[in-house]
Amino acid sequence: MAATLHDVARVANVSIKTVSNVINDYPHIRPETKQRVVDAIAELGYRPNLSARSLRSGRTGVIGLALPELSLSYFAELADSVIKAADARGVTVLIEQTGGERQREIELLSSPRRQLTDGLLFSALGMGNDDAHYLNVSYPLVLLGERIFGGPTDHVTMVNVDAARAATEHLIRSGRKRIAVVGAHDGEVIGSAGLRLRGYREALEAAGIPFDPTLIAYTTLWHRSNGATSMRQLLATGVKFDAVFALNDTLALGAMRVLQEAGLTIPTDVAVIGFDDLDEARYSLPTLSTIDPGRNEIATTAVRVLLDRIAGVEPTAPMTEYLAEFHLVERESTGARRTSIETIR
Amino acid sequence: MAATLHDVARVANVSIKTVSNVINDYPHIRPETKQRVVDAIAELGYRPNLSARSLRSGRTGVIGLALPELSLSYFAELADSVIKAADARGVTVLIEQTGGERQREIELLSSPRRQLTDGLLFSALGMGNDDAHYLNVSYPLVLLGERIFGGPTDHVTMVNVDAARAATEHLIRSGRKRIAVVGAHDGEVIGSAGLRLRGYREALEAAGIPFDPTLIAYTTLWHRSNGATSMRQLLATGVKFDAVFALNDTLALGAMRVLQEAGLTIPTDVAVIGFDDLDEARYSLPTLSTIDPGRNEIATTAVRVLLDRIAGVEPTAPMTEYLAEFHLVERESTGARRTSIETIR
DNA sequence: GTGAAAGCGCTAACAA
DNA sequence: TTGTTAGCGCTTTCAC
Repeated sequence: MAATLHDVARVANVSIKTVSNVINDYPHIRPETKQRVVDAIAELGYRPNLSARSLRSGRTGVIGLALPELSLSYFAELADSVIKAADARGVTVLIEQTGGERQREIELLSSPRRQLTDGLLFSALGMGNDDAHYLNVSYPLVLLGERIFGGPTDHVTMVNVDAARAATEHLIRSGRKRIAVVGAHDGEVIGSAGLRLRGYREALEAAGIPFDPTLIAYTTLWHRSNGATSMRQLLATGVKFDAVFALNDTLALGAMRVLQEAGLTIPTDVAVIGFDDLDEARYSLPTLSTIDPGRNEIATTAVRVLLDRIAGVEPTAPMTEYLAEFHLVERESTGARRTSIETIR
Repeated sequence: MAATLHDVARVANVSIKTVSNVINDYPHIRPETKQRVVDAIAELGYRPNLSARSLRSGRTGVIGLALPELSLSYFAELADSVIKAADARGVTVLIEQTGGERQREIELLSSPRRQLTDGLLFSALGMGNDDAHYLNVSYPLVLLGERIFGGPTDHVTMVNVDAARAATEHLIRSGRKRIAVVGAHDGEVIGSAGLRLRGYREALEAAGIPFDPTLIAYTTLWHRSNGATSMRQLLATGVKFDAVFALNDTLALGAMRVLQEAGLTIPTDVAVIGFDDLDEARYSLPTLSTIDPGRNEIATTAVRVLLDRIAGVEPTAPMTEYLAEFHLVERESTGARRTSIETIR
């Protein structure tokens, strides 16, 4: 049987309150008393019972991270960053997969599992702006992603439009005029696809290049296969283009594969840029130019904001939207000089 | 304030014991009583308090999954499979990252976080066979991976040697005789690298091909960059080879990139096979032949075995080693006819 | 078939 | 500075 507070108190010859004080770093304890308690804890190998603590305090020390799927690299890398940020603050992360399905996302918000966590980092994909009211929950919630804006919670996200504009401008600067888009979502305004497409159009407009709808390939999912299929469709239509803006890296990798299959050279015939700066983008052939959306900054900010809400620091602070800084990463697929992988790292 | 058992009991006009019985599906309850309780639960929106339940029952309904890093695709895909398998059985998964470091792995085994979980799926990477005694823990533990064999716990793993032999034989069958290896660990006997290298040697021997140590490239980690660097080193030595067995897919993708940079054609000049059957392997250029190690089977088996141990089904059952079946996946990198991605899926 | 009551290990209000 | 004590909400033993 594991040792309890009472056992420690008995061995140290103090009351359990004193032991509790020591454990919780209550400041006003006589050093010698504290030492006796510390010794007793060590002697008995005492570990606080977390269930009891949770029951009593209403806190679990765990935060939830809801995301579509870990097998999507972007979310695996996001989860990695979040876990590291949480670890650094002594907090545990419970990951939940929604499959990006609206219904499961909504259910998850009021799942019994919420009791296991003090708060939730919520990366929505299936829900849209009309579902924002579902975010009115009774626990601290920080929204991630680009599906809902102006909702009732804190929100940590990226500057999608600006970043997409920067990606497109980069292509234009290198002399490209016929820029295809892979991964657009038909009719979407808000959401990664809608916002990034808007950035693309803004860049075209600023450069005086007319928007050509035949250059836009639509998909639902953003898997490699969708990038490949879209590119195959674009090629089949016979439309001419000299560059591709893939709305994420995974799409870009699939699209590059088809371009090369078709005998086209990247970037000579077609330049390609992605979005996300996945680890893979550094090792593809050619290496993939992309937008680093500030994933690490997003993770640390989200964890910090959530923990502050949980701790009740400034409970009246208004709900805030935090925007991470992005960076354009120029690699071979848009004509950066070939560099050895060691140098790129 | 959330409703409690007492509230439900009051509304249903029964004792809390009866409510508890209903919730826990205790069989001998008069139907009308049960109905009253069910109605009261619905009316109040009652949710059992998980902390209280854990405190009382000693069970959390959560299992831990310890793995090196989610940003390594193999582990992200493993985590995905484990979460799905656990979800199907109504259990939550808590992921912990060890970075593959021996010390962190050992600490994790007795971390206070173990209290949050009823048992642990433990994918060791840093620990070795000499550390097996650390696995003698007081909670249900199922070992994954290839670092420790014959330890004191259940173990779910793959048939590394046989699978690696099959991969190598596949290369030999296609007429290759000078087969380089990427990702070997110097001096390792047990562990993915050691076992897979053994399978390689067995295949060579069976085919009467002498083992040539200059064909073996050693690395510590199995990231893409290591695959690239190793391949660069191999090319620099001037040693001749007509095939590469990369000990995992990530290494293979890095190695392929360098081969192509060097102007070599895959599979004409050099055939490449990997190990893991990552999603990426289907979309690389060329698509990557590999070994499907049965990841899904590993996940479902591991979850089942762990939950059985937690439930105390046959507590005296001997600790068992479970081996998942593997499959050779032939793709373009070893000369399978080029297939469109749609067909491959 | 149902009820009463003890107590899991802890925190925190209050007392001393 | 330290001690006493009342629960947190639940499961479970033992009566009835």
